[in-house]
Amino acid sequence: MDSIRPERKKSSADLSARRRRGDGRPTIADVAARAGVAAITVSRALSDPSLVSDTLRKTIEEAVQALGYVPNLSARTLASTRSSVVGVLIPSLSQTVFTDVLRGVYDGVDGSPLTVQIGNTRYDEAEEERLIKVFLREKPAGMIVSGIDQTPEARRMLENAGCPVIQIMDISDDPIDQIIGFSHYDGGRKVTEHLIEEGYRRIGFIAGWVSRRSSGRLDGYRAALAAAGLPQPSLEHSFSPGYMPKLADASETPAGRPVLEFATPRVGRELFRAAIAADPGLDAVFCNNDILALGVLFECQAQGIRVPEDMGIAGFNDHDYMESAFPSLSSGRTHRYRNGLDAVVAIRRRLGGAPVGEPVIDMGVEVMKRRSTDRSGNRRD
Amino acid sequence: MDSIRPERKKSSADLSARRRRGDGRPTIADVAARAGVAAITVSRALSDPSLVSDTLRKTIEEAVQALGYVPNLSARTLASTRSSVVGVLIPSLSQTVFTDVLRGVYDGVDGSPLTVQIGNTRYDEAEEERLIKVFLREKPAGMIVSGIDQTPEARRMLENAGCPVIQIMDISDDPIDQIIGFSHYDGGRKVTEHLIEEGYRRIGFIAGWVSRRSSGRLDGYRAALAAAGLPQPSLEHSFSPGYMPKLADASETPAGRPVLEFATPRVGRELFRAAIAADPGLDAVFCNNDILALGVLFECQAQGIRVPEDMGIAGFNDHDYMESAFPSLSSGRTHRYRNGLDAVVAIRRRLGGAPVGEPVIDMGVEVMKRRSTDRSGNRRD
DNA sequence: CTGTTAGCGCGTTCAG
DNA sequence: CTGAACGCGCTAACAG
Repeated sequence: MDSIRPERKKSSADLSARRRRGDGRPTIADVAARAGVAAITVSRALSDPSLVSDTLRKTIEEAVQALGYVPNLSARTLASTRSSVVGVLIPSLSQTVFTDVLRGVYDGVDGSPLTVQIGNTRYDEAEEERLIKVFLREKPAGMIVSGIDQTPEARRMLENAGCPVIQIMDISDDPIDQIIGFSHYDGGRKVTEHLIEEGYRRIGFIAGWVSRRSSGRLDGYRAALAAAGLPQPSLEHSFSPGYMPKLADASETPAGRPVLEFATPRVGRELFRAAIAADPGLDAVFCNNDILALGVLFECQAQGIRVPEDMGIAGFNDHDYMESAFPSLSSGRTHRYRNGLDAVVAIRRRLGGAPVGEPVIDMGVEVMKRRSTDRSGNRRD
Repeated sequence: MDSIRPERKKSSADLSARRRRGDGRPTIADVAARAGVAAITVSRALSDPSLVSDTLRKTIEEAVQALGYVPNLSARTLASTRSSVVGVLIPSLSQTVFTDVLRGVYDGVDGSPLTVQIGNTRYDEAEEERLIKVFLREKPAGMIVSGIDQTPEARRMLENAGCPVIQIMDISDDPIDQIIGFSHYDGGRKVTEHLIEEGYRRIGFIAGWVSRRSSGRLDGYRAALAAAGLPQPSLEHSFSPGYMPKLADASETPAGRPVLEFATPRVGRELFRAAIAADPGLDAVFCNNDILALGVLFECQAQGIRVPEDMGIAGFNDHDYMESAFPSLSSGRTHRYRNGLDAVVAIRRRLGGAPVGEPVIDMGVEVMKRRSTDRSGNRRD
């Protein structure tokens, strides 16, 4: 017997009456009808063209073209076990350090079907754990997480995520899955060694807030001083967790969630004042990040302290303003954009079927030696 | 009689045999079964609790709690006509101007079911149009777009999007739907007027690249000069579109897509050198953005030009480093974080059923008068 | 206020 | 290499 259901495809009257929900967009069924094949064949032609004969593929491609068909991601995700989302967890949106990473991530997914989803952990491991849970529900195509300080539970979830998990912006012997980043310890050590080589002896350390991540830098600084026989704990200056810096515009604080901004030039100026008050013999400072270094430079200018003669200044990350300052500011250069880009590239490779590759990739930190630390008088930029 | 179906809850053997696909996560059906109601009732209790009686709601909430049920977003989006995505289109991820906006956006969706999706238009209106098309396919809950220079086609699509569309970071009499932002023209005019009031007469304009957006600032600058009888077209300095500034790290360029960075201190220094070479009588510069102003300050320091006596410097946006510079730098303060936050708040209000409200909200630009333009000697910070 | 029914658009399973 | 049938989890539409 003929189908009990009335024929649907031919009559345009039917066509208009036929849809009850959904918008007018063409579906895979429309493409299939036009190409004279089954929907599944269209699906295959789209996801893995090698599964379909050349002739059919051609016809299907033409039908897709003609109809302007675009797959519905929700339907695809619902029906399959994987989505096309790459989840990216970063601790802050206000630091350009991480927005540089994001630029790399976005450039990395460009031209692929992948979609980026960002989670802001606000330097809170519990919030990170919560976000991981939320992201993993969507069965992401891949995850990118910042640093190595995940909670044990977060780590466990990521290990069982069933997708590539790339840790970035730090380094470890024991990655969850794969880690691409650099050693904060090495960075802090190298910058401090540079200061020592230039002849500085009472080298202070300034940080707005020593997170676990930056504590690697602090440890590297301590190690370099210790190796040179110059340990000096009293030279370490950072705000206690209780300190609440003012915002440029207090109204910019969302209700109930203060924006803690520990990395501003103002904080740099204040910490530097505290540092020289505590030790007038201070002759250099290693700043935990560039923006603090900029503040220190301004404070030196305000107080008539000569840089680099009376005071050496070095930062960390090497943002573009460092080389343009007067005098130009030394810094430990990190490869943030590249880090984000490479993380996505690794994910794409693995989604493409490639094996995991090197589980640990250290991109290194390069000391940019500029005028602000040129006590030996070798440079002139 | 007892149910024909065997009891499901007690036997774990049944449990494992029962599912064919999908992961182990509880579904709305599980919640419904446990609460002894129909699935749709659970759906309603979750989406609009007022549709369900207090007693049932209680039971359902308990079942949700007990099972750890979390709705599947893909299924929800597929079945309904709206997703929970707020699409945000910004022209750049490398300028903190827009990452400040993003911070506000993310804080704004906090605690709501909304999800943020970011599109980077790279200052390309065609790319913006393409992204709008892509975003609208997902039937977003709302759209946030930067500026007012959408293509006619993009505008048409947004008008028919069927969701709140908020334009930000600019102002217009004729918003697509609703606009929350500020006038670049007013900002440019006000800052220039301030320079004139301070006694500067040969006021240059410096911009890395005059986009349509910043041309408002340029126009405001021109208007202020014209009103004071000081028009001076030769003082306008900006790079031509053909200019390609160097990157701090050339390797940071993704293949095939050069990163054009027109807003760096280095560019500011170069443009300022060109400006004083072209007109040695220059006594002040209005910089199209803060980071250029910082570069100008450094160049002045390098050349021994006194600020503010010999040269006034003003920027635009008022990033936090402006007040901490030495001398502190004047700027037109814009409310970027707030702008992102308010845009989301407007969307949430409307999703909650509120009417459109003011279609045009001007957040204003405030001139921060600091030492770098204090020729009259009134200030001392 | 609550339930029934019927899909949303796609991919998996299993059969050719 | 191709197809038919079914179901992913949820909600719109329409009853009661």
